[in-house]
Amino acid sequence: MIEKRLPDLDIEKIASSGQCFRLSKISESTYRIIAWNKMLTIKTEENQIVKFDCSEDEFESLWKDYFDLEQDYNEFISSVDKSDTFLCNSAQYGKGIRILNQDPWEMLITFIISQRKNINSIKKAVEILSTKYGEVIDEKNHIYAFPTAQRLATASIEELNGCSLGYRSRYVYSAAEMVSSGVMDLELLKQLSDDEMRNKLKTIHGVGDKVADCIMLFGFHRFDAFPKDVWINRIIDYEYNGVFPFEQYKGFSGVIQQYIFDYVRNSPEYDKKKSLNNREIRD
DNA sequence: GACCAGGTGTCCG
DNA sequence: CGGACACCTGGT
Repeated sequence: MIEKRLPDLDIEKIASSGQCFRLSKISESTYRIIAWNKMLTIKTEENQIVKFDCSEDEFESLWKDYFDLEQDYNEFISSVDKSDTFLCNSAQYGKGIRILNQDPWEMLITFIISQRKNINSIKKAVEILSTKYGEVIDEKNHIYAFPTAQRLATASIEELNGCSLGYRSRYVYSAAEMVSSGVMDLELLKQLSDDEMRNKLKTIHGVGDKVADCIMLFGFHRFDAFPKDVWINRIIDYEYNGVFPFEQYKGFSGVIQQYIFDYVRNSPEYDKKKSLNNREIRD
């Protein structure tokens, strides 16, 4: 058991920030994450004490990096333009969110699945895929790793249709095919610039701008990727008159995106309907 | 039963 | 290029 005082790690916020679909609450202030073929139970106690149920070795070699604990996120928060009230509120509210270092392959499939689905449906589909095709991690608790590309590529479209993927099953199948055959070498993508990486990812069926940016930000830790979903677009319209000052946040605009997303979706103090109504009026 | 949900591919001007 | 439309499926 590893115990640390981490004021800038808020597991609950990360769970609701939509970057990760295998992080779930299992009891009061206790979460379980399945990632990189491992399962970890995390309990947050008083005074920002976080307990990780793993060995020192595993913490140092895996989870420290997974939770991006070496990165100072306060620096990002304090870099926000003081005259931008909306963004200041978002960043303050987002304290504790970090960009996880997740498996690029898992992000590829997960965000292909995410299109036109809500978070619960995405989680459900990911669990079905893992249970059906993933390696056993913990037999007793029925915990399965995310399936490999090789394994998914051996599933038929018909089989995948039974995983509540809907029309996305053919996208998932062909992505698995591309990765397992080596046509798409995710390891090699790491050498590319952001634009090159985005273009390459978009050659995969079912990957457009938004999904590509999610894969880049959450799978490749490219902090300048700024996924624009419907929520973010409404905010850019409503709060910024259609122009967001990306240049001002070069090097960490993806982190800013997460703050905004979480604030707009989950903060009780921000009235979601404001931006929705505005959109209806304009249309 | 209609409508929508964290988009994308395709077709058409 | 930019706009319209279909697409699986599960939830109000």
